[in-house]
Amino acid sequence: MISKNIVLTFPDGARREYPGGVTGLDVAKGISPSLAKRTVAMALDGRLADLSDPIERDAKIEFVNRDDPRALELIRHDAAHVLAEAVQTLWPGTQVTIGPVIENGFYYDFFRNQPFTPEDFPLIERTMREIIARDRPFTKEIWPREQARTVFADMGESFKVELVDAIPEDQQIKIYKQGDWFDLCRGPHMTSTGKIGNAFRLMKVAGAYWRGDSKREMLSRIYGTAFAKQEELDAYLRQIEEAEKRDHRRLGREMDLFHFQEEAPGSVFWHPKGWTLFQTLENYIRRRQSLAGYAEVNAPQLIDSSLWVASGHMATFRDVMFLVEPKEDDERSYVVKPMNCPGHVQIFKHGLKSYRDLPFKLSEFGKVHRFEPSGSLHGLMRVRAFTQDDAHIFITEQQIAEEVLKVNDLILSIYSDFGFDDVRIKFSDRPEKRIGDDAVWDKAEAALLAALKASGRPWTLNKGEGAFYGPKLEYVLRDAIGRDWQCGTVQVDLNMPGRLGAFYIDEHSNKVTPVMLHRAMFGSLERFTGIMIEHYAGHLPLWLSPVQAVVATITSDADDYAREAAAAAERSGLRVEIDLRNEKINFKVREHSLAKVPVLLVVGRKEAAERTVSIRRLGSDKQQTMPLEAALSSFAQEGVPPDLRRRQQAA
RNA sequence: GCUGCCGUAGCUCAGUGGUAGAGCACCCCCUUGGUAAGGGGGAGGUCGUAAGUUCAAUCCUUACCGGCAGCACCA
Repeated sequence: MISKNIVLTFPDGARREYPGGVTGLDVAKGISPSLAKRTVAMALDGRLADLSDPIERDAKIEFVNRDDPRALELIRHDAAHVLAEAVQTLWPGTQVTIGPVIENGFYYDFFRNQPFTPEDFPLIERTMREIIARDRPFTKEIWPREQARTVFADMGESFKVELVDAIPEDQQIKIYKQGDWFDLCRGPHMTSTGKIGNAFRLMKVAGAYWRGDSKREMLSRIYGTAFAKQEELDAYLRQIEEAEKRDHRRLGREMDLFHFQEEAPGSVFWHPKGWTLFQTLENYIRRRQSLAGYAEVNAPQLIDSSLWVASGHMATFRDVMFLVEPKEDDERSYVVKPMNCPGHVQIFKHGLKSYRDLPFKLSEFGKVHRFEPSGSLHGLMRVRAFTQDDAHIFITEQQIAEEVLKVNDLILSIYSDFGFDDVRIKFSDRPEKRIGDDAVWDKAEAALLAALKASGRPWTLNKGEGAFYGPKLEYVLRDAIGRDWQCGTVQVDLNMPGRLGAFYIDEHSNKVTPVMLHRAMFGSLERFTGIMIEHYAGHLPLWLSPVQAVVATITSDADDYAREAAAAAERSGLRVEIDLRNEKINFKVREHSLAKVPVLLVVGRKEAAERTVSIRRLGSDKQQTMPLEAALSSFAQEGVPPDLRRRQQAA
């Protein structure tokens, strides 16, 4: 084959001509043997490729060494292959499937009768280190489709055969070898197994469905992670430990906020302090939406199932609804509400509504129950009974875009009060399971999209993820350690009001079905409380802290003064506790620090005589002595919720 | 729901085929101590539930309930 010459552009801007089909390795060697030695892969026009790939066209070329951030995914992917080889060496007959790189590492899914346990890890890791030490080169072969099918079928690798069949006709079947072991893989890989290094670790085992399909086989997945350097691996492991310390389930116990028990799986027992936090958040939302023109209501917890049949819930979401066992002498069956919308529609319907009444905004801190799958429950984040800061806005079709925009602004303003400015918006369109004509969906989606575009915010499409009654926007927050949480939502509903017989009278005296917007801002108060706990690692801002200050005595001589100080703090509007116990101040400081109390007001003989307090803030070991009244007014001011502070400043 | 692991005092955990232990927390006593654990004593558990194996089960088996991790699900 005659190849034309090609021109490669190097990172320093230099351009050189090479014969077509030259490999990256040849190019590197031509520059310097040491460059060739330390290069693990190349990037052509920014795309990673095997160093041994022939280059057939003009391109920008970069040589990637192990320490290059782009090499990290290669290290991890190579490690996944080595993991697979190790497992098949140790347990012949185990089938391999796929082993991709994920956010913090990699995994490999295996199929075998006996699942793995973490006790297997030392042996697997030792075998992996042996394979890495052999430092065999990764080599790529392109196989004809039939050969790949036959080879994998003969090896008993039925999952691989399925993968081969799933590769589109126009794509090559690539096989990567590392010594004798090989795997179907789209690559790229580094030059040899030795480049992986030793900064890797197997993390956990878990089940996972083949191809993510709960109807297919359950595979045994091994998770691992790998880094270029041992220090990076150590830092990652430390970071995991830190994340565990801010787990809201742990902090909930340590701060005495709430608990769960098995008689009520997925339902929260809120303790006084946790409920204080919850209500502080609820009251904040109550003020914000009251100012925005919402009227708060409350609808029944149990409603006859006929209403859920009419709304469409019974047909679509019966599985997750709690149905009440009927009494023998009562033929009616009731449903514990899984959503607030049908209740609000009833309130809208009560009394004739005029077009002049629109937009008609009803809000409710609605406690809903949903029978979530047992495996999905997770502390406050995923529960079976939760409180939505829910609202429904009844409007005309013409008002959709304007009202969606208002909701959008309100949501973003609220998040900003909690320091969340990095908010992502997802647009979810029609799902497969839905009610309503496609023409209606067209209209709803178009209106929502128009509002979204008018907001000027970046957004992404979540195809087919809409609610069964309409398309929606979802607001995703990123917390202090980079995790994403879906909270707020706005949903356009052109279906349910009509199904439930809601209408208003327009200016021509015609009955018209209103459009309904569903919206939530925190989403679930329970979840948002959990997010707050984890986001702040328990160090809540003063206005959210259930106990804002503790007055702690050093000796009992200061008891009377401490009582006085605590009473004064309460009069200033602070949530304060008093600790007169016969314990050393060291002990009290330790205990209240562990309970994450933000302000410790220490009083002894000196403070009692001078009418001062010795202040110790959470997270610092510094002390500051201030006159009592000055300290209290300063803390009272600091404890004002952000919306009320704005109101103060505006006044 | 699926796979795996787990369930012993309020919490964190140890332990054994012959009906249980530690630390912290709790109660009482001593101690009044100046910013992350002062000392002593006491009380507290039908070892998740139910069957089975066994002379004997907290320990072995099975089922159920609950939890954890992941997967699937999430109006």
